[in-house]
Amino acid sequence: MSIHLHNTLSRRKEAFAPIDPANVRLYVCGPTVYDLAHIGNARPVVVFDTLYRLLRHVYGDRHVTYVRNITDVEDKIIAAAAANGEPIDALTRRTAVAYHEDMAALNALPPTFEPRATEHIDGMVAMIATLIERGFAYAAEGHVLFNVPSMAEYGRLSGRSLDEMIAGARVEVAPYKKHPADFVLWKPARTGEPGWDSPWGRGRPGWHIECSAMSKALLGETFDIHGGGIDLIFPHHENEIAQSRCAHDGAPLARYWMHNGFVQVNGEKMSKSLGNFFTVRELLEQGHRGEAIRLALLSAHYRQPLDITRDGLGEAKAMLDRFYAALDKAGTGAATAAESAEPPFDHLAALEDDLNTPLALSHLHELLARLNKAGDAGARGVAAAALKRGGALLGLLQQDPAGWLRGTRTLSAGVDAVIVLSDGKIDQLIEARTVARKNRDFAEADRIRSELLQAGVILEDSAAGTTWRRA
RNA sequence: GGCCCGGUGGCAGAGUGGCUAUGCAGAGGACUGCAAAUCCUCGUACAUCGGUUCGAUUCCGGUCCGGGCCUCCA
Repeated sequence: MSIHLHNTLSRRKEAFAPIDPANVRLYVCGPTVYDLAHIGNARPVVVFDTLYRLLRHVYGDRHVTYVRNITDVEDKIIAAAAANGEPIDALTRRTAVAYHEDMAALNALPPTFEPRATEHIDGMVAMIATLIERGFAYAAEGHVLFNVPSMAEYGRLSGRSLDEMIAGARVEVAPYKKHPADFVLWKPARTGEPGWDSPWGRGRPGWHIECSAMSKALLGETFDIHGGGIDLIFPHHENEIAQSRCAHDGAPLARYWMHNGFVQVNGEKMSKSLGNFFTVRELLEQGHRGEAIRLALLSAHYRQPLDITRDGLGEAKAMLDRFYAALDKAGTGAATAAESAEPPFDHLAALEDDLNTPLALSHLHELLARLNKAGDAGARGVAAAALKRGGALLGLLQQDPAGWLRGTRTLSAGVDAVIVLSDGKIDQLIEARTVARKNRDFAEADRIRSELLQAGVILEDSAAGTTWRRA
C-alpha cells in the first residue's frame, strides 16, 4: 500500500509520488494574525499535521519539509490594530504567540518553516516585476493587477470558466481593472499604513502573492502538496497558481492540492463573519483538553463537514479515558516498546488511503479491545505498544496515562477551574475508605465514594487496590 | 443563476455491487459488598423514484432535502 490522496485538481484519488522522496515538500496556508484562532482555523492545522506525521513516517523524519506561513500584513490586521489602538507589530506578535500556544495544545508539531509575509516582501516585489515584464500583470493607479485573461488555464483548480465568474460576479469592479476578474498583486499604502518602497510606489502586497513568493523561496517553483481549507480553492489558490505558473514559465505550483471541509455549527459553516465561532482558547478554558479537541477534529474524514459539539468533545474525552486507562494498566514497559514498534498495518493503510482517520481510529479501538483482553504481560505489552505507536501517527495517546487520567485541568495563567480536592486529600479519603471496607463498614465506604464523586473523582476497586481518575 | 459536495441505525461516523464497520448512548448477562472498569450478547441502517444487473445502500438518471463556492474567510 502506498499513499493515495484526493487531488482537488483532478477531483479524484491519486497515488502519491513525490518529486524527490528525499525531500517531500508540503505547503499549507497559515493564519492571518489579527485574532485568536477558532476551531475552524484549527482543523487544517490538525489535518495537515496528521499528513505531516504520515509523510514523516513513510519517507523519514528528515525527508519532509513542511511550510506553513503567517500572514502578518493585511487589511484586517490594520483594521484590528486601529480598533484596539494597538501598534500593528504588537498585535501580530501577540496573536502569533497565542496561535502557537493553541496549536501546541492540539499537539500539532511546528512546521519546518514558518515564514512571515513581511520577511518576504523582496521576493514578492521580484515576482510581481517578472509578471509585469512577461505581460501577465500591469500597473494602474498605484496598484499592480494580475491580468486574468492572459492566463489560459485560469479556473482549472476551481473548475470554473472566466465567463461563469463574470456572470456570477457580485462585486463591484474597480475602475482601474482591465478585466473584472483581475486581482491585486500590489496596492498603495495610505499614510499611517504599513508600506514598502517598490517600483510602483510605496505600498503593500496583495494577499495571494505572498504564498507564491514564500513557497518559491522555501520549496522551489514546483513542490508536492499544497493544502488549505476548501474555501481557499477560489480565489486564493486559483490566484496563487496563476501568479506562480506565469512567473515560472508554466511550471506547476503544486502537484497535489488538498482541501479540508468546514467545521460547522448546527450544520452551517463556522466563520468569523457569521459570528458563530468559538475559539480554541475558549474550549481549553472551559476544561476541554487539547487532545480531546484534536480527536474530535479527526473523528470525521478531513474532506467532510464536521460539527464540533459539546457532546462530540465529551465523547472524544471518554474515548481517550478508555485508551489511557488501558495503557495505564499495561504499565510503562509498553511505552518504551512503542518506540521501536511498527504502526499496526491496517491502521497505517487507512491513513495512507487519503488520510482516513475515522477508519484508522476504528483500528485503534480493535487494538484497545485486544489490549483489554490480553491474558499475560507479554501480550499486553505488544498490544499497548502497537496502540501507542498507532496513536503517534495521529498525534494522540502520547501523554503519560496516569497524568491524563488523574491530571489537573490547569490551563493558561495557572487557572484551575475544576480541581476541588488535592491528590493528597484524595489519597487520604481512599485510605479511610479502604479501612472502612476492611471493617465491612460499607455505609461509610459508600459515603466516601460519593463524597469523592461529587468532587469529580471516580474510584475503581480491583484486586490490586483502589485507583482513581477525574471525571 | 452558474459550479461543487453531501443525505447511512437514537446520535457520531467509515465503507462496500452479494458477506459484522467502529464509537457513544440503550438492553441483557458475567464479574463486584455496592459501584466503576473490563468482557460476552443484542438492535438487522443506508432520503426518494426509476434504470443497469442474477443481485444495489454501493453504478447511472430524475426528484426532494441540506451544505458550500462564485466577495474577506481554514
